[in-house]
Amino acid sequence: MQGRADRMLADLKSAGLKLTPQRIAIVREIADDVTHPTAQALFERLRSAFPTMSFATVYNTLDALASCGLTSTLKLGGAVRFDPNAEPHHHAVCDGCGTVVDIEPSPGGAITDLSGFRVLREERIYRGLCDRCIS
Amino acid sequence: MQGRADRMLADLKSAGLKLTPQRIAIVREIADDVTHPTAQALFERLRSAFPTMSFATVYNTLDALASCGLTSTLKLGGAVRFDPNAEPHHHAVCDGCGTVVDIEPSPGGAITDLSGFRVLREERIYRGLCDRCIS
DNA sequence: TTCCGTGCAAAGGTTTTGCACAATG
DNA sequence: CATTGTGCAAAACCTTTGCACGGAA
Repeated sequence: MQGRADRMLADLKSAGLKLTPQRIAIVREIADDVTHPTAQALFERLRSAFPTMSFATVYNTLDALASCGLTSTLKLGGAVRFDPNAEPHHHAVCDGCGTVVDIEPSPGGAITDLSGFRVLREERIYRGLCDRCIS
Repeated sequence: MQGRADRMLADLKSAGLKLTPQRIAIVREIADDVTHPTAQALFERLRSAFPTMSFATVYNTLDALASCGLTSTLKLGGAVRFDPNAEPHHHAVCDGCGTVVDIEPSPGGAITDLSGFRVLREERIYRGLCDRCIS
């Protein structure tokens, strides 16, 4: 899909953010990437095209995209990952290779096996505000 | 409850692990602690009683307890936390103050409000093995 | 004595920050 | 032109590891 990257770029622009070559490259890189690359991985991928790019730019772009609601930020295992899917959904992490795949929210409830992935543990994190911080 | 710490110590002993003063102190400290302290916080709390204690000991003890199934290890936001509850359960994290509280697994399904905690997002992480790593 | 745990320190990896320069709108 | 983003570097943060010393079984 070419449309996804273009739509994200249009959204970026309409949010008042500048379209720099680096951001365009990052958006194109992640728009259709389902592997949730880490900042590290993205940096290495982009270094060939932009030898001058720095880590700071990757993190800045990550924050910029997330603040527009275009992507979400995933913290798994002490590494920040891009998630081009801003819709609420869940993730499956492989204990063996660390691969992260998307899981569509199922209304049914417990998921025990999905497309070859064998679920061993389920971990839910509810994020919100505690009673003291609501005020 | 005094019994919890004692039971954990007995379990530790029967698992073939030594009961050192540091471990006893750590177990007593976390046995009834529902705040899921980080390694950092634990270290600071114990430093007054054990001025010579090091981070390595905190992490070693964490691993030792977890390998006996007495506690579980929680990685949230890039920090390792003790969780004295080894039973499967979930967690709620406050966006405001970072407090982590336990959530009992409810068979009903979606939780939107619980004892004053206002849930804004739910994040599920399924851990297991992908199809390529099963073999 | 033999093993296990501790303490210290250093390394490792990842994320964050400050500032000058450059590019965009 | 004014604002925003980039690049570089350093720092900060947390976790992990190696090794020698000390204590327990």
